[in-house]
Amino acid sequence: MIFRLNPASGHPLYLQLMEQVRHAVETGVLQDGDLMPSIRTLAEELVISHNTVAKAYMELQHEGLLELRHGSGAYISAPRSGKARAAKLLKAQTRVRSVVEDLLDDDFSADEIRRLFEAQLIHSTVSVRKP
Amino acid sequence: MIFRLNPASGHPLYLQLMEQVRHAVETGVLQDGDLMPSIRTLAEELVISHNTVAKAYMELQHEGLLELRHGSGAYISAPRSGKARAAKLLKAQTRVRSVVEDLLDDDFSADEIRRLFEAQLIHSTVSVRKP
DNA sequence: CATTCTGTACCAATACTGTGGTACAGTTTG
DNA sequence: CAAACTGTACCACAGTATTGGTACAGAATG
Repeated sequence: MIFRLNPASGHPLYLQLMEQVRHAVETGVLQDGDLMPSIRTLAEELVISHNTVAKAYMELQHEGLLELRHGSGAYISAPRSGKARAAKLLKAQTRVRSVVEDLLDDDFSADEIRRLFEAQLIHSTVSVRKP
Repeated sequence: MIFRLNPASGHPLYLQLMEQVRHAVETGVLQDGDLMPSIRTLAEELVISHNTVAKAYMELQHEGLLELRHGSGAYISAPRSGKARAAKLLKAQTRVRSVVEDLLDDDFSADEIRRLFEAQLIHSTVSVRKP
């Protein structure tokens, strides 16, 4: 697993790490039972404090996505998604890739694209969608 | 203009406000010369400190997006986009809306959708795209 | 059993964010 | 001119994020 953190993004590092682990699990890159790199090892790779990694791991444990075994390691804890879900995900990823690349080709910046999506998400989720 | 801030998002409020002003300008909702609400008025509407709004305004001024006139007000300062750009933008917004709503209908959460896009953006912009 | 790995738990220091308050200075309005 | 608006500039305070350090405790390995 390779994680890419951006210290200049203004986003807390431990949250960035959590997001990427979540996404890796959602996309099946990390699966139930997988052993995560140790806190110190990952901290060294990402050039951040071990405390920052520890915080991310603990938060993920609270979410039920990670199981921390003292002395042993950090293990992914997530039910494997069904075939239907996996198919939906694949379609979603393909579609997202297509849109993002087209927008980049149309000279929209990454930040502009983020804002377009963020604005749409805020607009589409102001109230409950599936009552 | 209506701005929606989310104090629980972990994103600094002044940055959220900046993003929304930027987006409003990019989409033409705010145009060159438009007068923004006064610092104190907007602070009251958003129920945040006037210092937070002032910080956002000053940062936007540094970016050249806003012109602060002492005693007068805060004025949008942005070249109006051409017709071609406006057309691109409209198509982009339509497409983004379509994808987001479909994903929401497919039971992806707003956060999952954010991660899908963020992962794609990170992946598509690791190096220069238009050399 | 001893070493070495693992997670866990502190602490002090620094920086950023946001608040609430006060005050000053420029512009507009009546 | 005077009042009421504007941006600007401080301050002290609390909360959070992150770092670097040290240390302890459980598990795996030889």
